[in-house]
Amino acid sequence: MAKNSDPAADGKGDTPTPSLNFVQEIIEEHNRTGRFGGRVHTRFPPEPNGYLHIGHAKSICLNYGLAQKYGGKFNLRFDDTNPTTEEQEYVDSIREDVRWLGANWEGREFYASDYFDQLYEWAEKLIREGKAYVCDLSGDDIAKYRGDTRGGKESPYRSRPVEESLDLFRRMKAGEFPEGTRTLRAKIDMTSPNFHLRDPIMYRIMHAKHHRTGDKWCIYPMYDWAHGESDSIEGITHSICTLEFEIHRPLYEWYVQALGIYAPQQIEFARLNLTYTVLSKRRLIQLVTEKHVSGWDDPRMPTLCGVRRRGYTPEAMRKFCERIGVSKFNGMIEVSWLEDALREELNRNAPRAMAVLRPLRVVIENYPEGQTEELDAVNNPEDPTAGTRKVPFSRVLSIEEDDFRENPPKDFFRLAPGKEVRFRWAYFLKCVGVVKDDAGKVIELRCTYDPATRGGDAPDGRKVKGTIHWVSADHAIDAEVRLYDHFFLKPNPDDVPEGQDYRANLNPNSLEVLPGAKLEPSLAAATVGSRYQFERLGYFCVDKDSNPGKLVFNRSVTLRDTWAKIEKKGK
RNA sequence: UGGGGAUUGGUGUAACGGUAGCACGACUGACUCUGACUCAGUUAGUCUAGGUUCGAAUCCUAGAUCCCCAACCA
Repeated sequence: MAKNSDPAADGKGDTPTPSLNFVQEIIEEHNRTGRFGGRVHTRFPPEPNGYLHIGHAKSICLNYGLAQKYGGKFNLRFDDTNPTTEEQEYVDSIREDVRWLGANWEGREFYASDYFDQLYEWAEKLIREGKAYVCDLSGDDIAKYRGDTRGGKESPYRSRPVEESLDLFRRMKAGEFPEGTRTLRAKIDMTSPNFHLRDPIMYRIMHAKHHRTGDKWCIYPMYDWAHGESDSIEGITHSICTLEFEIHRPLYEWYVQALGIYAPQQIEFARLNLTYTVLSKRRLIQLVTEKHVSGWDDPRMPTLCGVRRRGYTPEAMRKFCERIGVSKFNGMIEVSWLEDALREELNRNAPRAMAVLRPLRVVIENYPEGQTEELDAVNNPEDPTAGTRKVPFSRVLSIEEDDFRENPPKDFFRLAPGKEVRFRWAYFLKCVGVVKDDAGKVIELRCTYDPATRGGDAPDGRKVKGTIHWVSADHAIDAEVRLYDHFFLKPNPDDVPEGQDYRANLNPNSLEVLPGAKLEPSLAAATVGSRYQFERLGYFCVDKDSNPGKLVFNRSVTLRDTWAKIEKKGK
């Protein structure tokens, strides 16, 4: 019956069974053999010491998606075993980001620190059984004894009597010793080729206040000692993590076996790498502290709060994560995949509007002075239910500087002296003259309009090649528009000359602020976070820096621009 | 150097000894009141060398390349 739990395969139709990724295959194998009694229970286990980024989104979507697909559960667990780096601020932001992405942990929000008491008991048990011991070696000496590829050397404290270790461990807990003076170590194998098995440290002394347990503890478990047991305690079936933890797996398995507790299955997948992007916590923190960005939520940051501010939707993020798939191959995904996912969604859902980023004045010589008319514009051609709106038209308009060329290149469909184009939803206009300033720069276009083309169609059936957007100068509202480009100059930010680092590849033009943009008046009602397609330009969203008097828009992503491509090729 | 992983078009991902497929991109064209969207078509791949087999991306042997580990971080 549960032969194939994929809904698409349930029907009798000839829809081919979509292929499974390697994690799903493992899960279905477990379901066949009954290893977990058909249960699927995943979790997302962040450390609250930084903001979540797109790489985490991949993990969240994977874990939550698996739980959903197989009718299982999904936990949120904070791995808060290091009080010196972790803060409540991060817990809050992580919670918000996971929720935003749409992953629902249904109240199963846990903390490794919830298990500190249990972990402590288990540690004593291992000491009593001769499987752990208190070690007085200094950090340097521990490293020295751990040895090199040929093997390590046993600590002189390894054979200390169980009672002595137990006593010392209790006194460590009681706070009798200064930081760094002693550790609790698992007694495994100092000759193992896997360094993680050479008597790994389980507890270290840290006289630090923990964001949740306060001053209760002055010994804290190492991640390796806490992680597997936390999964075990929560009954996690599939403990999914990134590749670098693969070599830790034997250690988790050793702990779980030594303790005789329930064993989850760890599965490792390749973390996300994106072109033109850095995705390591260390670097993200550096970008913030060195002020290369305005903060964690700078729209150029790959943090979830950053892309959210940029205008990304949870749906687009999920679509992206689904599309990139999951495997053990450590590749690099093109950022354009992310942008495509956003375009795809916003094309369907974002209302259209007209906005002029770099205005050029247009005067219609044969249009009556002082006259205004309201023209109908379609809100979203992809969504008939979105309706229409009115846009004011008058004698003086603004168009995009880029939509006029005094000496147009071949195949330029837009305005040029003597050429006629359609002003979207309005009239056909012909350019009959240009006005220049002293420097010879075109500052105004003189045009005529054809009253018979009202609405944008010519009764005589004549065609125009180009349609351009515009706003009425007197009716337009002011806005600041922020354009973003790749944050780094090279697909791989690490591609730098000897002696430099990824910062050398920071794109100095990744942010361009246009203070004098003009918007159609309907946009005056736009609220922070709302998204629009500015026709022919891209998708934009209202930034939180907006004031009632002045809107600020972020460009989330451009539209595909075939003309830009043609022009670039011509050069 | 010791150990753990990985390698299929430009990118990502299938094919589980039997026709190398799909998606995105790129390129052509059609359509178009957004040079958008949509649609049609084209393009291009099994890391290398041997072997097993009627048949190999898949199995075997050898090699190459890339990533990761050797914190009292996670």
